[in-house]
Order: sequence, then C-alpha cells, then structure tokens
Amino acid sequence: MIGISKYNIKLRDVAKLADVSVGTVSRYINKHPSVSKKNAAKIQNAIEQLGYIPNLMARNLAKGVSNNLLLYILQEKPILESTWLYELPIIQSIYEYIRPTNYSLQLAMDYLEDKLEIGRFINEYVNSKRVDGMIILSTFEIDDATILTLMKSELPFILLGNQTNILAANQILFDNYHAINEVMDYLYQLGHRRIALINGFAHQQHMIQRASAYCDSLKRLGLDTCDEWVKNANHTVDGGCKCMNEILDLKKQPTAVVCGNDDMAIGAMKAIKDRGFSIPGDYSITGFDDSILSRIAEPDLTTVKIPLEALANTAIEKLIESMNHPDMTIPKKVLACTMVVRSSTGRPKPEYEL
Amino acid sequence: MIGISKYNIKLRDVAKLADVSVGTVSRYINKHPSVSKKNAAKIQNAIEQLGYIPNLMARNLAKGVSNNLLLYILQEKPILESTWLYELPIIQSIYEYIRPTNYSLQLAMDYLEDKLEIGRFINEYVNSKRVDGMIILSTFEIDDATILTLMKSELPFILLGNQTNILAANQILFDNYHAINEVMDYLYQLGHRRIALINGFAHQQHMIQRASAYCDSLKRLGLDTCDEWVKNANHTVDGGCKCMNEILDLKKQPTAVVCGNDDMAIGAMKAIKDRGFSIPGDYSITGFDDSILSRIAEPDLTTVKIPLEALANTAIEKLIESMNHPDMTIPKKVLACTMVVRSSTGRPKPEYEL
DNA sequence: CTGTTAGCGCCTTCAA
DNA sequence: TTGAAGGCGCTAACAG
Repeated sequence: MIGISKYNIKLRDVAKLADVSVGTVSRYINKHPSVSKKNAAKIQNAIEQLGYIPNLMARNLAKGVSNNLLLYILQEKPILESTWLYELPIIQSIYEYIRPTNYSLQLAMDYLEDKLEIGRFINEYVNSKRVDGMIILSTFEIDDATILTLMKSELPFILLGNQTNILAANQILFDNYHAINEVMDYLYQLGHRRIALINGFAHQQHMIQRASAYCDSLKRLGLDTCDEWVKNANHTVDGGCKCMNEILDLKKQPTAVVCGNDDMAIGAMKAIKDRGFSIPGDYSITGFDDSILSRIAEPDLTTVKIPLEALANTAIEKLIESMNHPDMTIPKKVLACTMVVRSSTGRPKPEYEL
Repeated sequence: MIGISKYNIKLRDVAKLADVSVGTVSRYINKHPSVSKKNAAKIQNAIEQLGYIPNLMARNLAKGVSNNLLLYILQEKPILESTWLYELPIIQSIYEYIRPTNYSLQLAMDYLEDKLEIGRFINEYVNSKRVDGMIILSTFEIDDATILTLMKSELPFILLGNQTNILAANQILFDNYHAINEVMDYLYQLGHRRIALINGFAHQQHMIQRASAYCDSLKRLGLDTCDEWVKNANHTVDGGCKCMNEILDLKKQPTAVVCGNDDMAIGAMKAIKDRGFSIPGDYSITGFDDSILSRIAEPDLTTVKIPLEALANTAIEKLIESMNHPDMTIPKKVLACTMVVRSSTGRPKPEYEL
C-alpha cells in the first residue's frame, strides 16, 4: 500500500464514466436481470475502457462469502513419496474442477502428530470466514474433537479418503476392503494357498482395512493363518525389503505376498530376487496404488488402482453442492478400486499346489 | 449466509464486554504499543471469553492487503508423473515456509498451451487484489507479454525454475548446465569417449540447457559429435525406451547415454537389458532428478539431484522480503545441482577405451 | 428499471 | 492513551 503508483479503478469510476449509479453497475456486474440494455451497453463500455476488475475483498465482505475453498492435507512426517503420488492427482483434479468456477483454491498442510495444531487451525478457519468450504485429505484417523468442531460450525466440509465413526455422512471413500478381497480371490484362483501380507502402518486407515480384508479372506477361503506371515513396514521400498527378508528366513514359506503399497512390493521383489528366487515363479507379489513404480518394476507389478480423480471430483462436486444448499447433507460414498493384473503374479510351483 | 444459526463475534462485541472502544480493541489486536496494560488485560479477557477471531476479509479490505500468496503452476498436458515428483516437494516447502506466517497459500494451475488463459488469469489476479504476491512455477518459457503485465503491476512475483530474457531479476533457478557438464566430465574420466543423449522436450527450458551443456562438453572434451546419438523423447519411460532402441540399431554404438530425466533413463536401461546387454558393463546410463525411480532401478541410477527445497525456500523468502520492501528488486539466483553417483555408470569395455 | 444509502467488520486518523 | 468517526469497495434493500 506504500506508493500509490497505479490508481485502482473502482466501481464508482465506472459509474461516473457510464453516467449511471453505482447500484446499477453493481447489478450489471452481478448479472441482475433488471438492467436496461442501453445502460448495460454503456457500463460494459466503461468497464472495458477503464479495464475495471472488481476488488474481491470488498465484494466478499459485502456478500459475506470468501470465494475460497480449502484443501487441508494431513500427512505423516516426514512425508513419503508414495503419499505425494497419492496426493497430487487429487490436488490437480480438485483444481481442475474449481477452475471454471469463481472459487479459489487454498492449500494447507499439517502433520498428523500435531493434534493441537490441527484443532487450532480448524477453529481458526471456521471462525475467520476465510473459506466457504473445506476438503480434508488424510489417511489417518482424525480426532473426534476436530470433527465435532467442524460439525458445530456451519462450514461445509468433506473428508476425502478418510473415515470417521462419529459421523454418518460427509465422507468420500474408496473401497480398500473389496480391493484386497479381489486380490486374494485372484491369488486363490491361481492356486495359491499360502499367502503372506506386508502391510503398512498399523494405525493408518487404508492399511487397517486392507489387513482386515486379508484376514477375512483367509477365513473365507479356508486358508491357513500364520502370524509370521503378517508384517508391517513403513511404506517404503526398504521397509518392504526388510520384511520380505524376514519372511524368507522362515521355515514355512508362502507362495504369494500381498503388499500394502507398490513401494513395499518393489522392496519385497528386491529381497526375493537378491536371494536368487524368481517372480512370479517362486513368489507371486501384489502391490497397491498402481503408481509409476508398479509399471517400471521387473516384472511389472500386479496392483490395485485407486480412483483418485473420481474421488476428488466427487468430493469437490458434493462440497460445492452443499455450499449452495446449506441444509443438504452429503451422503457417505465409497468408490470401487480396480485390480490391475500384470506379470508379478502367476501360478505357484506344482509342489505347493493343493 | 442463510440461517444465522451461529452469531459471529465481532470487534464491537469484544469492545462492549471489555468496556472500551473498538479502536482500542483494534489497536490491541494489531499490537499497537499504545494500549494501557489495564485495558490490554480486559480486552484479552473479553477475547478469550467470547472466542473472538477477527474476520479476515474485513481486516484485509481495511488494510488493503489480501494476506494471500499465490503459487501458479504452468504445466504440460497431460501432466507427467515426473512433473508431479518435481512439483510436490516445492509446494510442500513453500507451505512449510508460509505456515508460521500470517499468509495463506493459494494454488492455481494452467496448461502451457492456453496462452490466452494464462494472460487473462494473470491480469485478473494482478487487478482483483486477491493476492499480495505470486510465485510462478513453470518449466517452459512464459510469454513476454505476460511477464510485462506482471512487471507493470505492483504485484511482487518470482519465476521459480523458469528463465526469461526480458527481465534481469525475479528468477530463482537451478543450474542444469553445470550439472550436465559435471556428468559429462565424470563419464569422460571413467573412460567414455562415445556419449549419446536422450533428452526431453526440445522446447522445455531445462532440457534446452541440458542439451547445450552436452554439446559444449563434447567440444570441450574433444569428443566426436554424432547426430544420431542425440534424441528427444517425451519424458516418459516408454519414450526413453524407444529412443534407446533407435540408438541400439545404429552401427556405431556409444558407450554411455546421458538422459534428460530418470524416467527416460529407466526406459533406456530397459531397452538395453531387453537386448541382453548389461549396465554398466556395456552401457553406462545417467538420469536427472534423483527421483524414487532412480533408487529402485536395477542397477540403481547415477543421476542429478535438483535442490527443490532450497529453490522453494529461496523463492518464498525473497518474495515475502520484496512484499515488505516494495522498492526492492529480487536478484536472479542460480542454485547448484548435485551429481549422485550410483551403479548405472562404470568404465567402458576395454575395446572402446582410447 | 434506477438512484440512494446503509451496511459488511475492521483499521486508522484526528482530536482530545 | 483513548474514543469517535470516516473510510476500505462493494452489495442489496428501499423508495421512487
């Protein structure tokens, strides 16, 4: 604000030039039907001549809106590359959707450990009127208190890929459970009867769902459970490698290993290859995410594709809808994943088959 | 704004409760020194009691600022995964820097092809006062007209990883040229005399710089130039694979291949392995980006690390600095990259050595 | 269909 | 150190 080098054109300048009142100009700009053609033309003329662009802050203050949407991302620290790969398509899809609207996209990130900070942040945003709606992207459970703050406020919000039990609505999710069921069925049909699991963080929502699908599938298919075949790694290649090595040290070997994400699957494959075994000859491996890693792996990886774009589009669409209809509730929605079969899975060796 | 279910506390409510004027409350909130201790305590009390949080839009309108920073990303369409991997660390670093400040981060993206849209967008942002500063992230050249609009406006801005010739300042860059020089020197020292290049888009700024470093290095080191050894791919694994296959079909073979990014390097490695050759035994390969791909490749890939965090930090730091000192110019800055030596490079076979 | 005017909630100058 | 009051630029009732 120091140095008023460039005078900013205001509504009243346009009104003066067009020789009408500010009210008429305002109505014209807001597409109010009651502006005569004659005046509309004069105003449009003046606007173009002056290069007038409305001051958003003034407009928003008067209207009581902010025209801002917030994407609030909660993530682990340090942030994993697999998380990036998950987030960016979502960010992009959301922006793509917003672009033709009048909304701006605001981005904020916090670390899951900082529960206090998250609560403070939400509270601040709920009260300072700086956004009209909020999408929360998190793969870990969010504090009930935070959700409650949100619910009590009138701010429309959506949990994206994040589940909460204290709320029946406002969640757009994808179906980890059925995805892993499908993977297990597929392995079973190939002839596998000994299936291990290298999963991710034990407290991460998606991983919890995947683990429970794995366990339920074993029962459903009448397969042996073996505690030593269930591992938790840290979502990285190295972590997957380490876990697979532990499994390879066991006396009783599985014939297939289901992994919680592609990174860990790559690590598992590495461990297997390092010991001179082959994939899928000796071990079948599956991942999750259908990331670029799964495509460049050798052999390329059977995995599960998450409908990230559809998730993002659904979320933002519903959010805007509920902003326009404040009384509307956003029903919970669960989108399906798709299994992508590639070369890392095959029939087990004959001696292992039933 | 429909349904005033929850009354929003305002400055005047605090003033009433604290039994002072709104002016005094405002001064207290803005940390103006001239507020008596007694009143300060009363006000603080009232604020806490009411849970008052200032309305940002009103404050900003009064102050003539927006408290918003814009990160404007221009990218190719469709967006490549290698671009994602490049952008997200930057986004994160920028947000990390902004978090403790009062600024909010706004995000916008456009496709490079839409030149008109980009110009319109910039113009809109420059005039609607919705942001106080802007970082433009693009790997492709930006229209002079767009830059000029920005220069003429009083809006502080920075080009991040993007060079323009019509401006001597406002650019935070990284040194592609020296990085490739270093790679070439390294290969030369290993004994390589026949070095090919699989580069990316011929019109992308970084790739242009890498190509020119490659050519200059050949001269500098007194090596043969061979047109057939210089290829342009589309930044993907498949593209790199295709180009490498073309090279492998040639009569005269290089002993090393420098690639414009890790993806293409992985593709090249794939082509080589598919023909039964070994890496680095028969061919040495280098990439660029130090992405996760380079670490999971087999063998893992010699590559170049771009200081993304430092770039982002420098950019946002300088931007905020120049927002506080409107007369300040942000000098151009070029950060160094680091070569990361791994196992995809080695001495060439004896028969090829000089 | 249009002009007038009172806000939107806060900041900041001016006098006291 | 404080209170009063006039903006910031735009919107939306209201009266005409």
